[in-house]
Amino acid sequence: MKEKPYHHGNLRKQLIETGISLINEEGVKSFSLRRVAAQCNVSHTAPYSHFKNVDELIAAMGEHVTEQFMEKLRISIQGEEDSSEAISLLGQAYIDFFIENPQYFQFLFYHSGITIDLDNYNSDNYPPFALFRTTAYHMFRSIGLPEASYSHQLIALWSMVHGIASLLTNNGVRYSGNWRDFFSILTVLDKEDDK
Amino acid sequence: MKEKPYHHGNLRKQLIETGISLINEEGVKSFSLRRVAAQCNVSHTAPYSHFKNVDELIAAMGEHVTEQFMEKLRISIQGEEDSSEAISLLGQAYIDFFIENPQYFQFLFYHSGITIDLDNYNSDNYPPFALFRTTAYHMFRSIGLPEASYSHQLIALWSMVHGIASLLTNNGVRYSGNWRDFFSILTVLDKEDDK
DNA sequence: CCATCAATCTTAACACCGTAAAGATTGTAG
DNA sequence: CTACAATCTTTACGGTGTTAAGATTGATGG
Repeated sequence: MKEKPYHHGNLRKQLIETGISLINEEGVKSFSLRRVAAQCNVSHTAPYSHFKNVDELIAAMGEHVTEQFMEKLRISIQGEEDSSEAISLLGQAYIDFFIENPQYFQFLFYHSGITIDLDNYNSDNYPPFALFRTTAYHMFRSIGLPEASYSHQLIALWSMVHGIASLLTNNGVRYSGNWRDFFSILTVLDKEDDK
Repeated sequence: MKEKPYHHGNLRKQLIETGISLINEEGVKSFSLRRVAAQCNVSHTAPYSHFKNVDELIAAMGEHVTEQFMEKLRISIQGEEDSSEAISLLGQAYIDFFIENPQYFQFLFYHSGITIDLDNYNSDNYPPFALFRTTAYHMFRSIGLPEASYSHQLIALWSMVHGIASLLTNNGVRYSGNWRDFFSILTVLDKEDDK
């Protein structure tokens, strides 16, 4: 399939992928550089030709998972015209991603070193949040929300979605209902015609 | 102060306390059984007389921190008559606790093994959530909210508070405003007279 | 009062971990 | 074909959790 540039396979890519599948199957705690190397049939120091240390491998794995995350988020709102519906779909997709892969939440938000400056909304350092903001602001504009309250509404929305995902995947919270229902509890999404 | 039952001090208690302070000062990642033992001036296997393994020590530490957490939460609403004000104060205290001790969020919700069944609200297995629910339900009743929507409102509220705490302490989110402001974005807390 | 016992702590050993240094292998460029 | 650089292996070191065995000591009962 892919080119095998040197005497062994494309190790860098294989390390990232088996590292991710190891976390999926065995959990974050039982991840180790040496186990990943062993599963790739290389010596335990071979990874050091591709990554400075284990944190760099984890960072690369994090980027890979974030890309999958972004893919899911993008697809969820693809072609959706109603901007209010879009933000609900996006929130549901956000939560669903971590329900499908319970290990990812802890992995992503524990090891990634993400820093988001909420005082400076033009900094798009974390892609999922950037997409979330774009989609939310589009809706805020469409319903004529005063621009001064954009940031508050955005943070409230994202915190709730993020909090639900956190509780679901890290603290054994179980709930049989539809998470989407909760978004309507926010004033911005509490449409008049639904009342 | 406390009894010193055997040839050395009250090691069990000292292990828990120095373990917690180690996490506070050096971070969750650099915590280890051997370092805690060393800081207590005992051999690295002495803790095994008090804990079956390192996870049991961590669990004991978690319980201790949860008690501190509950203490802060209780004090925050002590003597507050206005139930709507109480839930805001409680949310603020929840967030403030993790702002004051940034390492605690990851420590508490990563290692504690908390399980909360949101389909069965009478299970008070996690004290902070039990207090949150009691306070919230008291407010819901006072404003005449239909009982059917209690659970939705509660989860929305707690998820948002928990999500803010998560973003603040694990993902380098910074915000100079007052977190309390966000609670009013929920329909239940969006009082008519403020509009 | 002292022998016994159980709780507590220490020493030694093991497997696993991340990492560094040195050398072997091999694709590629001059 | 020779030199070089990228890649991988071997070896070694200190740190980690855990177990097993033995030492120390507070408490108990004859």
